[in-house]
Amino acid sequence: MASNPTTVATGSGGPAVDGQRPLRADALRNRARVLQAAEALFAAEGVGVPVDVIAEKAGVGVGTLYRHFPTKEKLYEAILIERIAGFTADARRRLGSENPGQAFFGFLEDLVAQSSLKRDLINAMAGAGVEFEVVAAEAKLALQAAVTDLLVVAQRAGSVRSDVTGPLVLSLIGATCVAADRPGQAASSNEMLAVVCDGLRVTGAGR
Amino acid sequence: MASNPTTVATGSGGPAVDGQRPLRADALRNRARVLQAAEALFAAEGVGVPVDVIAEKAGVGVGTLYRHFPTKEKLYEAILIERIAGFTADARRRLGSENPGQAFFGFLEDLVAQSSLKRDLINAMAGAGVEFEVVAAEAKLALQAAVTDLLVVAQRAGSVRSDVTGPLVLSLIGATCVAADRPGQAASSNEMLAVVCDGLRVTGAGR
Amino acid sequence: MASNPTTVATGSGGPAVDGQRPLRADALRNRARVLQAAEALFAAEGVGVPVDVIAEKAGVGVGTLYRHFPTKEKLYEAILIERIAGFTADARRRLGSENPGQAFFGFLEDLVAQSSLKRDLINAMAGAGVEFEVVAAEAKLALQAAVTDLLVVAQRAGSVRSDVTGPLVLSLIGATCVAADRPGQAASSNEMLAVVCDGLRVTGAGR
Amino acid sequence: MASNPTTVATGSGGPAVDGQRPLRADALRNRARVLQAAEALFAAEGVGVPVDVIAEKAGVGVGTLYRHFPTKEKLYEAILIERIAGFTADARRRLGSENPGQAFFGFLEDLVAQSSLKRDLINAMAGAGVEFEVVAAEAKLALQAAVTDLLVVAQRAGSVRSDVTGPLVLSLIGATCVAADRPGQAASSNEMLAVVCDGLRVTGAGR
DNA sequence: CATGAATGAGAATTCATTCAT
DNA sequence: GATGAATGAATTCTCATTCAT
Repeated sequence: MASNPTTVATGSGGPAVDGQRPLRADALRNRARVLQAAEALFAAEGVGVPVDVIAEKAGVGVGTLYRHFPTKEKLYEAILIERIAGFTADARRRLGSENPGQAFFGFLEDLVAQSSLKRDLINAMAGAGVEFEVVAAEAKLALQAAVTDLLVVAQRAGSVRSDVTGPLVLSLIGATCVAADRPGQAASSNEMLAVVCDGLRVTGAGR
Repeated sequence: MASNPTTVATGSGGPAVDGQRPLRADALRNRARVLQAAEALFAAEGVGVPVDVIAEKAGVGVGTLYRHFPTKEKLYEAILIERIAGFTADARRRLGSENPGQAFFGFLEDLVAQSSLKRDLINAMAGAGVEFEVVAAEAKLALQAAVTDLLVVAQRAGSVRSDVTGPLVLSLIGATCVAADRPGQAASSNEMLAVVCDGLRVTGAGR
Repeated sequence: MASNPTTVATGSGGPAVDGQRPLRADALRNRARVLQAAEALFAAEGVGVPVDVIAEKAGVGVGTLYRHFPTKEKLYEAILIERIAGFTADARRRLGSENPGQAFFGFLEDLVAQSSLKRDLINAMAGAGVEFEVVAAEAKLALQAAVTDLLVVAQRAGSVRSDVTGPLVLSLIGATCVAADRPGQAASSNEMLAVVCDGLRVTGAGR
Repeated sequence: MASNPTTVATGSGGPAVDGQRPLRADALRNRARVLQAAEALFAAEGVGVPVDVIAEKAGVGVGTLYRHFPTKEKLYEAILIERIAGFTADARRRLGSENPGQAFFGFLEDLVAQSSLKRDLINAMAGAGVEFEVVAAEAKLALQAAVTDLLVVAQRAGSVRSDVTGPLVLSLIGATCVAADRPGQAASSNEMLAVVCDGLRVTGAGR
């Protein structure tokens, strides 16, 4: 269940998922709307947005929101998982590329580019404590696996030095994303990414 | 650094600073206590801590706290400014070093090491919007200047490549700090920093 | 008593009762199920149980529940009426007994014994205000009549003093039931009942 | 602490109680107001009254109410304890009476009479679960002790039969009070009490 | 000046009831 | 008729900020 990233990434609206009986058409639509509204609002105003506001933007009552996500935190989770799954799918897609180095670094660029749009979500993850991590763990592991695959290929091709690991790469990218979203940031995420990528490349110097 | 009340108070309320009349001795002590308590609590529990709790830990009434910091946000600011000033001083101290490269990278290590202890404060800054930045700007500019000085020297010595700027360096370090504080992070701040530093070094490859 | 659905449904919705058209067989069955589930849950968890929970335990949708009982309060009522009717039948059954005193006091024991199992329902009645009483009045009057009959016979036989009335007896028993259900109650309902029964017997003293 | 019933019964407003530093004058007044408003509203409308309403009736903000009673349940408790303490004091006052039987039964009458005015509070106790009982336990034990004292004297004087205990008496009175408050009750609390009291008197018959 | 009591606008969550499927 | 999704008013509780003592 939910272990197939592709399915999960179908994201906001695929019918017949998850072992539960498929949701009714309207329920499905509402769920998607809530997810969409929440994502937008979290991105725009941070995770502080009241649930009422999310519900209103989604055009549903709070009750409906709570029917789908019994807790505000569950809502974070859902969005988070969906996004992670999206990235995982992206990584898998790039796996067959002819130029592994380009595939790898291109993936990182994607990650950073997309994340800049979603201010604060990752911070929300950070703040939400342990339970949270547990639930998102599955999705995260899938992403790690995919990134590691991509990384290993690039390393074999000599485009990335051999002493870095998938998790380290993800941490670095996460850092770049989070930092780039901070207001008043002097450097763009691209500038930062460039340095990080250089650090990841094979180098003769400095080691 | 923050353990010397006098130093702490220097921020924006020390005696005979700032055009305001100098504070009475006890007022000064209270201000320092609040700052210290707030720093500790923000670090330990995040910026969500209620002001009452801070006041209690500081051993003063809320009223007193509010006399010194008319807003919770102003309190963040004060702490922030204080810390930035500390880093600035650190940078200046290293400026005369005989080994500029080591001075520069050592400074970055300090930055990361200390920041890891202060969970959530930087995120708070990030979340607090524009007003916030304005007030802290002065302190930030001072830090940028100091870092830039340190950087330039290192660049002249050939230890850092010439196309990076002080602000970019700060952004990268900020990224590393923020990311490292996220729970469940796979990589340590040191691992991340290592990659970033490699990216900052002079390299023949990849460019 | 409440274990036979047919009996349960007799309350105010059985086939061809009440001037309404007789319910379809499945409707009848659903009504009975709801009643049964509600009785069990009210007894176990108090009247606070959400209707959804009742519906679920009954194996029907909330909508169905509401078709039969247009209000949660109506559901209380129905259960109440059903139980009162059960007691009434019990009283009537005992009316022909050879030992009127024993019949009377035995009936009271039954009342108390059964009520102890139904925590909170009687309290709910109490709290639900006037409307409520109006509807249940019919059932109550029937019970009063039956009890009065039983009482009169016992009084004629000299087993109960002559200055008490049916309603007073019912109030006393009600008191015992309600009180016995209160948690942390020091005395058992039986102990209380014993005193009350002594008070009801013919006595030379104290009057 | 709080073990002296008289002090406790000073009830809503005595200064310098409880080992805590005495409350400020306004705080004390507000606490008393809240208690008074809550008692009135619980009596009039049951324990369902929203806290906002209580606060409004008391003429304070909700925040103030919560400062004094950190939970709605704590508010029940406070009222409850106060009332129990009042009864305890009543019992103690009667202890020196020349006519023990009259003292005992008179006390019971008082209990019933006063309780009729306070609808629902005792039910609230019942519903509030275990924690609740724990806190009120001290007050309850004091009452039990006082009632037992009164009872024993009356038993020695031959006015009450010897096989009843203080807790049983309290349960019986509790039953009468609760029952009498139920709307649509046919019998008055006095009628019920009369029977109960007869049951408590020394009797030759029926045993 | 210091204190901490008072304030009240939210915030998250629940649940009786309605209504589209 | 049955279902369960949708609704949103109501509820309890929190916490930044003000103000009487």
